[in-house]
Amino acid sequence: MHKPTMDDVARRAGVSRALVSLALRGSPKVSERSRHSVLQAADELGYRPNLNARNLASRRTRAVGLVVNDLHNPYFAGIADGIKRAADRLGYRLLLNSAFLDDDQESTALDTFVDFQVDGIILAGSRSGIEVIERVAQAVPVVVASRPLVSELVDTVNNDDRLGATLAVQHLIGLGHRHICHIDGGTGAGAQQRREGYELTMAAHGLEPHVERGGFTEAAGVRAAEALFAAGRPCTALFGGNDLSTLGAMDVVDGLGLRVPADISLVGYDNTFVAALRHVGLTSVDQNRDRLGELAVETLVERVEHGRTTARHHVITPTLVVRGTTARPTR
Amino acid sequence: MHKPTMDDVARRAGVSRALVSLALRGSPKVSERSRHSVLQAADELGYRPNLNARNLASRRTRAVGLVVNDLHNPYFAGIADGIKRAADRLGYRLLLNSAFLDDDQESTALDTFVDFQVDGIILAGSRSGIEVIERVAQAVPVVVASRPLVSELVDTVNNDDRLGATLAVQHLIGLGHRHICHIDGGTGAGAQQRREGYELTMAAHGLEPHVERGGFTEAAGVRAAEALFAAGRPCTALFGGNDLSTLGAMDVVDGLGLRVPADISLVGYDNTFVAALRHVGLTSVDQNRDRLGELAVETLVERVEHGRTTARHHVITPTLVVRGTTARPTR
DNA sequence: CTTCGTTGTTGAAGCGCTCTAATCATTGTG
DNA sequence: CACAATGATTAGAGCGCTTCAACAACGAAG
Repeated sequence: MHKPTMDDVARRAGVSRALVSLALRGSPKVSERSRHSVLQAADELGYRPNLNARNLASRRTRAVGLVVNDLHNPYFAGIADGIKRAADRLGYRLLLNSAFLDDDQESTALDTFVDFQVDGIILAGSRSGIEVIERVAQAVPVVVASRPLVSELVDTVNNDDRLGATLAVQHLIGLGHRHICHIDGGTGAGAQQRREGYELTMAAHGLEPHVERGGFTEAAGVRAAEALFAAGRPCTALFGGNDLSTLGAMDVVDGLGLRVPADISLVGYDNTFVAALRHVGLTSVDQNRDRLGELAVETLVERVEHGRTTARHHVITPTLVVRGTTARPTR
Repeated sequence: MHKPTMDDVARRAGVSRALVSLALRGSPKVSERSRHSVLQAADELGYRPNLNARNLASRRTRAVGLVVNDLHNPYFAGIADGIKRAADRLGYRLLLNSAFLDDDQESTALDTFVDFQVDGIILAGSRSGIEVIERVAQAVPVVVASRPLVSELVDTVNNDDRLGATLAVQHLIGLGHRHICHIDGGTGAGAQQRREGYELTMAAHGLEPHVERGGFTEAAGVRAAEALFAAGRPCTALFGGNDLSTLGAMDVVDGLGLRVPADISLVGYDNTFVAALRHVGLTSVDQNRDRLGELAVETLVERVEHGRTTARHHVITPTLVVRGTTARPTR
C-alpha cells in the first residue's frame, strides 16, 4: 500500500526504469509507443515522482527560493507576484519563506533553501549583514531585490531609492513646504538611500533636514511620529520610509486631531494597495515592484543557466504617484 | 571544490559515516569524545546536510507546507505568524506557497508539497474543490484552515463564521439599521457561512436581506459596491465578506461622496491591520487568526505523530471589534 | 576465566531517482 | 551480404543520507 515508484511504473509499462525516467521528462529519444505506455501506466498508478530523489540524483531542483522580510508588508506580495510569474515562465518552481522581520530567521530561511539545494535564491528586502549573504552566495546564486548592496558575489535589482526620495521631496517643496521631516526606515532595506535622497534634496534647496529614526513597520512609524510630535517639531510635511510606517505616522497624526493634508502632508514609499485606497489616498513612490520581481528572476536564471560569474546590478526608475495626502501648506 | 558531504566529515573526524549521522542528530548513544570531534570536523568543513538526501533516506521531512490563497490579503500574514510560531515550537520547518488567487495554482502548490514529501499540509483560505483536497489528503495529512469543510479525511480549524456574521449584523441592528446589505465573499473560503449568518440574523429580526455577489479581493468589493449603488439599493449599512472587499466598497462609497458612517455604516471581516488603522477605523470581526494558525499546526502534528485517523474539526469563537465606520443611521 | 550485558561503533543495504555507457534492433550503404 | 550508422532501450553505478544488524571492547557477574 505504498506510493508507487518509478519501478512500479516500469514494471506495469513493461519497460526499464531508465526509460520511464526519460519518457516522463519528455526526452526525444523515446519511441512514441513506449512514451504512450509509460504515461498510461503512470497515470493508472497515480504515480508522482519523488522530488527528493529526483533532486538528489540530478543535483538540480529547478526551484528558486524567495525569502521576504515581512509577510505583513503588502509590498512583498507585489514583488512575489512578479517573481512567481517570471518563475513560471522560465520553468522554475517557486518556494517561499518569510523572515518574519527577524534577522536570525532570515538567515535560517536562507540556510533551509541552501540545504534544499535550490538553484537560486532571491532575497527581498533583506536586512542581514552582507557577510551572511555572501556566505550563502558562495553555495548558490543569490539576487538581492529592493536593497542596494555592493558586492561582487551577488546580483541586485533595485529601484533608484535615492531618486525616489528626491521625487518625493521635490514634490513637497514644489507645493511650498519648507519644514519637511523624514521618518526613515532604520536599518531596513534601502532606507539609507532614501534618507540620503531626502537629505541631499533638502540641502540642494537650502532646507534644514530632520530625520527621525523609524523602521519599515507600522509600529515603527507610530513610535517615530510620536517622538517627532513630542519633541514639538514644526513639520508641515512628513516623508516616510515606506507606506507602512507612513500609515503608522498617519495614525498618530489622526490621533492628534491634525488634518491631512490641511495641517500636514504625508508621502509614503512603495505604493502598496493600502496607499491606493481612496479612503487613504497616500501619495507614494512606486518602485514598479512587478517589474522588479521579474527582473530578479531573469537575472538569477541568467546566472544559473549561462554561468555568468560577474555581478549585475540592475536599477529601475521609480515614479511618484500623487494622491490626496499632499497639498500646499496652509500658513 | 565540491560541497563537503558526510563522508568528508567522517574522514576528517576519523569515524564512520554512520556515526557522523548519529552525532549530528544528537543521538544519545554517541560518546562525548566522538560527538565532539564530529561536530568540530563538521564545523571546520562548513558541512551542511543535504536535505534531499536526508529526506529520501529517512522518508520524513519534518516540514509542513502552508498554502495560502492570496498573499495580498493581510489576513494570511497573520495566520502564517501563528503557524510559524507553532511550527518552530514543535520542531517543524515551514514551507510557504501561495495560490495567487488561482485554483489551478493552488492545486499545483499542493502537488509540489506532496512531491516534496512534506509531513503535512495546511491549506489556508482554500477555494479548491473538496475532491482535490481529499485526493491530496490520501497521500499526506491535511488541515484546512479558515474554511468550513465537511470531510472525514481532513481536519479543519475555523472560527465560527456564522456567529461572526451574526455579531456584525446584530451590532448594526442594535444601532438602528434596517437596510443592511451584504457584499459576500463569492466562492471564497467561509463566504457561505458568513452569508448564512447574515441571512439568518436578518430574518430573525424580520428584515429583508440583500446579498450582492462579491469576492475576497478589493477589486471584487469595488465591483459589488458599484453594482449595488447602480441598482439604487437603499442601504444604510454594508457588511462585507472580508476586510479587503469592504475596503473596496469603502472606496466606492468615498468616490460617491457618501460619508462613513454618517451616510452609511461599514463592517468588515478578519480585522486585518488595515482595518485597525485609525485613519480607516473599520469595524470588523476578529477571527483570532493567531490562535487559528497555532491550532492548525497542533492539529496537524497530532495526526502526524500520534497517527490519529479520525478527523477533527476545531471551531473558535470570533469577536466583533467596533471602530469608527459604524454608527446609528441618520434619518 | 568464561559469560553476559552495556556502550559505542561500523559495514552495508537501501531510499527513488538520473545518467552514462553499453547493448540491442533496425535500416541503409557499398 | 558484411558493415556502419542510426535509433531505442537498458544495466548499473551513483547521488548523500539513514538505519539496522552485527560487532568490538570492556567491566561486572558468575
